Amino acid sequence: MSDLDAVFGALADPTRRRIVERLARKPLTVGEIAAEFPLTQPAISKHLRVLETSGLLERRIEGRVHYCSISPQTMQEVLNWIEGQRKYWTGALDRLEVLLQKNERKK
Amino acid sequence: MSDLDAVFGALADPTRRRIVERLARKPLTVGEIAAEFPLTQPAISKHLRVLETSGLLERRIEGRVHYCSISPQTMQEVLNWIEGQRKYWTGALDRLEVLLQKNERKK
DNA sequence: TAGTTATATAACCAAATGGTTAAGTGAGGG
DNA sequence: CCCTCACTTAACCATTTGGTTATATAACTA
Repeated sequence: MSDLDAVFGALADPTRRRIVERLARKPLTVGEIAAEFPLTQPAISKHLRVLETSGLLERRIEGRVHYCSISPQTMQEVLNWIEGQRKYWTGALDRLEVLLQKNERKK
Repeated sequence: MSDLDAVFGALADPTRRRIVERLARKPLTVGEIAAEFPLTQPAISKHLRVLETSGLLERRIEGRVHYCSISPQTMQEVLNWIEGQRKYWTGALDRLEVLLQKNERKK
């Protein structure tokens, strides 16, 4: 289980989210990714490393080419965190509803 | 619709995520939040402002007390983004499966 | 009115971030 | 054996970030 700090930190940058969006569609090489952004290739390499250490990106090296793809499991962890929070706040809303109904009955 | 840059940026900080976790359970005043962290009150105020401008936090001011709560809609936008990506990558997985089945038949 | 309470704002600082250019590494191809 | 190609690493820089202390503001309270 990777830690959410790194995952949310990785997703905080718009360039990295756009990389994730592209990789979700299909795996790409480092060069292909770099070609799609108005940044230098080392800048892209840095972003990829951030995504990789967060667990969001997986890399398969074949000769001198690096194939990158997203990790569905890690994306799922982000979903899980939010869903976890939702359980609490919908619980709170439900309790509020019950409270309102009680007041209704009192009238 | 708030922009995801600010939302993901807000969630990138562990302190702010812990604030969100508490607010998901129930609304709290600024002072109550500050009391739960080993940070000074101005530091908390800064975090709250970041959460607020991202749209994740809503504030209702009553006299000198500020009541804070999370915005379910904004949380939902984060979910939507990830679900949107998932549609693509599961599509890719499906296409991969089809491809593998084709190869299977060829044998 | 004077004092306290809840919170925000200002000014400042160290560390992290996101970018650059230049140089390094190592796999393929003539 | 070179040269190129795909990519990383290093060194550097400006800006942003997350914290601090000190001060301000505005609402209650005695």
